[in-house]
Amino acid sequence: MEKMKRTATCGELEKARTGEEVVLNGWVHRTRDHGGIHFVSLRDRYGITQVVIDEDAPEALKTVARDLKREYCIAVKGVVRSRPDEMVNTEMSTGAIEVQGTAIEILSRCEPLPFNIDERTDAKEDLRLMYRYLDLRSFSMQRKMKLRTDATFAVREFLKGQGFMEIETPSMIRSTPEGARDFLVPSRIHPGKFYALPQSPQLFKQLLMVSGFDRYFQIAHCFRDEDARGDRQPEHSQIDMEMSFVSKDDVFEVVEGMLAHVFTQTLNIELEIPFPRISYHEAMNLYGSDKPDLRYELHMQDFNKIAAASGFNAFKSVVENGGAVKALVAPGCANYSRTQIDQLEKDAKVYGAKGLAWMKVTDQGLDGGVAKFFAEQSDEIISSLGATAGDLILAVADQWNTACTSLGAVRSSLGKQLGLATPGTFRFGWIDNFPLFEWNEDDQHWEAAHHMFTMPQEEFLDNMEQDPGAVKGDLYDLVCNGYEMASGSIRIHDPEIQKRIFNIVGFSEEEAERRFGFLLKAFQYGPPPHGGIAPGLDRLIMVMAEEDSIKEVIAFPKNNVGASPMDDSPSPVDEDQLKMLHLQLNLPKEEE
RNA sequence: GGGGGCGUAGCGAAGAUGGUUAUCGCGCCGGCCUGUCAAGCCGGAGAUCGCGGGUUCAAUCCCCGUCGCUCCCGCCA
Repeated sequence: MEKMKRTATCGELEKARTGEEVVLNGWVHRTRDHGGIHFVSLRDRYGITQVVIDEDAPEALKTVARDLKREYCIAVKGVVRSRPDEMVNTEMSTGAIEVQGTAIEILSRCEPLPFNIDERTDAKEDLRLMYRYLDLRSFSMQRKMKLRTDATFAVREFLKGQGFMEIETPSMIRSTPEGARDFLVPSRIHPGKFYALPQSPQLFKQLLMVSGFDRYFQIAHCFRDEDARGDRQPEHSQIDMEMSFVSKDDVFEVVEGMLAHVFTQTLNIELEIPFPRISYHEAMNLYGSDKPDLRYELHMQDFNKIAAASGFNAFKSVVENGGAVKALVAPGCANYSRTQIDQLEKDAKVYGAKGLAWMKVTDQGLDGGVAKFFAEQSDEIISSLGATAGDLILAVADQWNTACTSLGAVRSSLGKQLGLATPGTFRFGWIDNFPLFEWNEDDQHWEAAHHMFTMPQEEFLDNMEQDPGAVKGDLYDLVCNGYEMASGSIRIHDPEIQKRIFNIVGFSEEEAERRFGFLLKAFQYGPPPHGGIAPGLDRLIMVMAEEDSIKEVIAFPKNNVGASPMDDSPSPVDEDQLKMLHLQLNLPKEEE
C-alpha cells in the first residue's frame, strides 16, 4: 500500500500539473473499453479523473484494467497529461487532463450494485436507506453533507465570535411528560425506573442561565416519539441557544446575524436582515398558516362583510355565528377546469373546510360557481378584492381558524401550480405575538401553546386569569419558505408568575413540584431573566439544499415508521437483556 | 387513529375488455471495437407480476383481505 499511497485527489488535477507522476485512490465510477484504449473514470469525493490505459501499455496492466468493475476501490499510479484539444471535457473540472495509468492496484472488489451510484439515481427511498452507505457515495448526497458540515461550522464560528459557550447537556434525563411522547431508557441499576431521551435541552439550558453562562449554544440531538413527516424525524438536531438579560429583539438580532453568516459562508447569498415580523394573527389572516411561504404574496382577504350582505346562506350563517369567510384571488385562473377546482377543494377539505366556493371573473362580471348568489354585489366584490377579468375567486367559510388554514392550503397549492416561489430564494420571517394558552377541547382545560415556561407579555400580566385565551406570550417562530425553522421564547424567571401559569393550566403545586421541582428550586437562587430559541438544523439544511424531505440531509435517517432499513432497527432484544433491565413484554394480542 | 398514492427481473418503468413466448431502458454476463467521458455495436442470462384467498375453462389484470413503502390529516409543549 505504501508505494500506492495517494498523492492527489480526483478533483484537483489540471493542465499546470502535466508531467507529474501521481497516485490516485478512489472508486471506479465507470469504465469504457475500446478494445485498444481503455478508460477508467475514477471517483472520490472531490471529483472524477479520467485514467487512460493506452494501447501500448503492458499486457499485465491491460488485463487488470479490463477486470475493473463499477465501484471497485483501487489505487492508480500514472502521469498527468493534457488532453488533445478536441478531447477536452468542459463539463468536468478535471476535463483538461487525464492520467496515463502505469500501475493499478485493486484495493477491494465490489458486488453488482443494488442501484446506480450517480446523479440520476432513481432508486426508491426505501432501497436507498437500506444501502445508505452506497447512496451517500453519490455526488448529490456528498454535496448535501458538505453543505451541512459547512453550515454547522459557520454556526459555531459565528456564535463563538459572539461570546457563546458550547456546552453539552445529558442525553439521558428525567422524563417530563408534557408535549411530545418521550423515548424511554430503562435503568438496570434502578429497577422500574427510566431515563428519557430529551425532546430538547430546554430545562438544562435554563439551568445553565442560572449558572451564569449568559450565552449558551449546543448542536443538540432531540428525540420525540411522534409520527414522522417529510420535514420531521423522531431524532433531529437543533441549534439550541439561550441568553441571559435579553429581550426578544436581542434574540432576533443574534439569529439574523448567525443565518446571514451561514448563508454567505455556504451559499454565497446575502440575506436581507432584519427579517420581517408578522404577528401570528396576521400570518393566519393573510397566509392561512403560522409558517407561511413568504416568497410570494397571494394574500387571502376578508370576505365577511360581503358574505353577510349576500343572499348566500351558507356564507351568511357562518358570519352570523361568529365564523369567518376568507377569499383568495387566483390570478389568471378563470380558465381552470372543473377538475382543477375540485382538486383545490380537496386541498381545502384536508384542513376541515366543508367546501370551496368559486367564481370566475369575466369582462361582464362574475360567472359560474356561486356567482349567482352574488349577482348584485359583483362590482363591489371585484373592486374590493382587486380582481381583474381572467381571475378566479376562491372562498371558504368556517370557524376563523379552519377558514384560514384550509384556504391557506389552497394558497399553497396555487403557489406551487403557478410557480410563484422563485427557486434559489430564501424568505425568512419572524412570527410573533402567539397566544400563550390554547383551549384543549378534548380535556376541557387551558394548556400552554408553546411550553409552560414562556413569559406572558407584560400587558396581560395583571388579568391573565380572567381571560387566558386573550393572553399573548413572548414567544416567536422563525419561518422560511413555508417551513418552521425555529421556535423560542422569553422565559419566566419569577416563581410567582410561574405558579400562576401552572395554576391556569391546571397543574397543582405538588404536580409541578414533582415534575419540574429541580428547575423551580434552581429559580429560588437568583435566576437571571433569559430567553432563547432553537433553529432546527436539519430543516435549515433541507431548505438551503432546496430539498423537500429532511431525510435528504441526514446521513442515516429513519423511515416513515421510525425504522432504519439498513440496521433493521428497532429490533427485538434477548430475554437476558430484558431480564437485566427488570422488564417483561406485554405485547398486543394478535387480532382474531 | 384516518385518508391518498405505489408494489411487475438487481434498479426504474410500460402493459392488456381476463387468453397461454409479460415489454422497454439501466445494470449484469460474453464477444467486437484506439479517444470515450450516460461510449458504441452484436449476443445472452435474469420475473413464482408484494403475499393470501375468491370469481373464472383461464387472473399479473376483476373482487376481498393482508403486508410493505410513501405523502398527508391527527399528533409533534
